[in-house]
Amino acid sequence: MNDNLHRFKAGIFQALAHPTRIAVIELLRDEREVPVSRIHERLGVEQANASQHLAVLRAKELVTTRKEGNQVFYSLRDPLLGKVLDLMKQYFEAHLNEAMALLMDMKSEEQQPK
Amino acid sequence: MNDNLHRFKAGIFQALAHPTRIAVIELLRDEREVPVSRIHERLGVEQANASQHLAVLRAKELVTTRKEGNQVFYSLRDPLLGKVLDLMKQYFEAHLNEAMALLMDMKSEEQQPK
DNA sequence: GCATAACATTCGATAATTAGAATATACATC
DNA sequence: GATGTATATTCTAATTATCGAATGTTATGC
Repeated sequence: MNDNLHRFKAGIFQALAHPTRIAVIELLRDEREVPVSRIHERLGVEQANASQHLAVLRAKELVTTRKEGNQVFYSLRDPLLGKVLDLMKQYFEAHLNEAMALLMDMKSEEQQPK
Repeated sequence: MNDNLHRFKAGIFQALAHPTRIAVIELLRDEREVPVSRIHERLGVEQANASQHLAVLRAKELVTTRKEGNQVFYSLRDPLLGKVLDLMKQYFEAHLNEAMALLMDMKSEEQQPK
């Protein structure tokens, strides 16, 4: 019945399961600590949307926040997450060919919705 | 516009974002190659449901299959995935206390659906 | 206090995931 | 070819995620 552990892990992966949130995590990995303004400027998403995604990351406690005056600075709670993404990059590179095929699929489905 | 890469990675995390699929991956990591029957017996899910989850893993090409007579054997396409889960285990252990709190939350929400 | 800036939350509408039931396919045995 | 076993797919209903628009909150400056 230790399915709880699996639910916990799945929950974390779910938090990572969105392009915008991946981009956020990578930004935090690269720049250490970033205010929300920079996040939504850099990623080109609306402020409210960025906030929503940040809320997801907070809910799973993948990030920490620090308030400084008017702004809120986000950072990764644990550099391990950066490592996980590094592994994913390795994975991507190891399977570049299939990855490309998958990406093409994604593209074409998007253009001709069936 | 290299958002495609983020979509690719997010897609993989999404494939991992379900307790049953985590359990499948861990089973494959531990037992190398496993027929579907063993998967749904071991995890205690219905056959059709196991098949659906395996379909998700196949779609993202996280697993390979080999047919032998009547049965289909599944295995991890790349041991890197096992490593990702190992990292997650580290992460889990490093944050055991918060993890417990999150699990408790999950439990209580489940019991009193508000 | 009033205005503004930086974030966060709530509210709808739409889309995607999920489980189970029913159905289909593929292979082996007789 | 009929039967049985292993796996996959399709359908439907329920849940969950996502986005943009609108609204709230908190802190700063005047």
